[in-house]
Amino acid sequence: MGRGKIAIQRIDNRTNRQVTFSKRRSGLMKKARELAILCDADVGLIVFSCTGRLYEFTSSSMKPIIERYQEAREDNNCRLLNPISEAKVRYAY
Amino acid sequence: MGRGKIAIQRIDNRTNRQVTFSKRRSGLMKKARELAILCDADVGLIVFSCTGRLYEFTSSSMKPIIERYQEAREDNNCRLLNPISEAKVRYAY
DNA sequence: AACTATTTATAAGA
DNA sequence: TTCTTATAAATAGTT
Repeated sequence: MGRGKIAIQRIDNRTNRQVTFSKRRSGLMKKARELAILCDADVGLIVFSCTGRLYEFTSSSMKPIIERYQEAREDNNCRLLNPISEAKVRYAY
Repeated sequence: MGRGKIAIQRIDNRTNRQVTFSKRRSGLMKKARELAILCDADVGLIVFSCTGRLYEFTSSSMKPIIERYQEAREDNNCRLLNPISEAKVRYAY
């Protein structure tokens, strides 16, 4: 988006990369928040910049989301051993 | 975005909420991927729909991102006890 | 850090 | 419900 179309590949110029990171990171956080509110979803977003800085968004709190994720993944890993099961599994609260 | 502007609040109609979730989730995943590639960032995104379905995106692998997150948070929690420190702390790789 | 020309995302509609 | 399209929103390049 913007004055020109860009290819999705690493931005070599450090300054441009930093500026784009700042703009797109805030855009991504906003979208994550909107998805959570509009659709009553539980969202956890973790971003480490290439300089190692941490940014995060959560609709609730990161710790329980991570725990829920790990539980879901464990269940799913078991199911993945069974070729009949679907890749996307529904997890009850 | 779209034919009309909408307020950012929970969509009551179940069908509309599901449709919006599907559209915006894929949009969010795309943006997360683009940020990771363009800016060489490490991104982890976890989404649970309101029906409990899990969706995720990671630029690398979720487990190391979560571990890195937890380490960073631990460090930051310590620093937060010190009022001089900034909210955003830089973490080396 | 602001500004816009454009591209992209998406809310409604078909 | 998959596809379309008018419009809102994001953002790339600029200042």
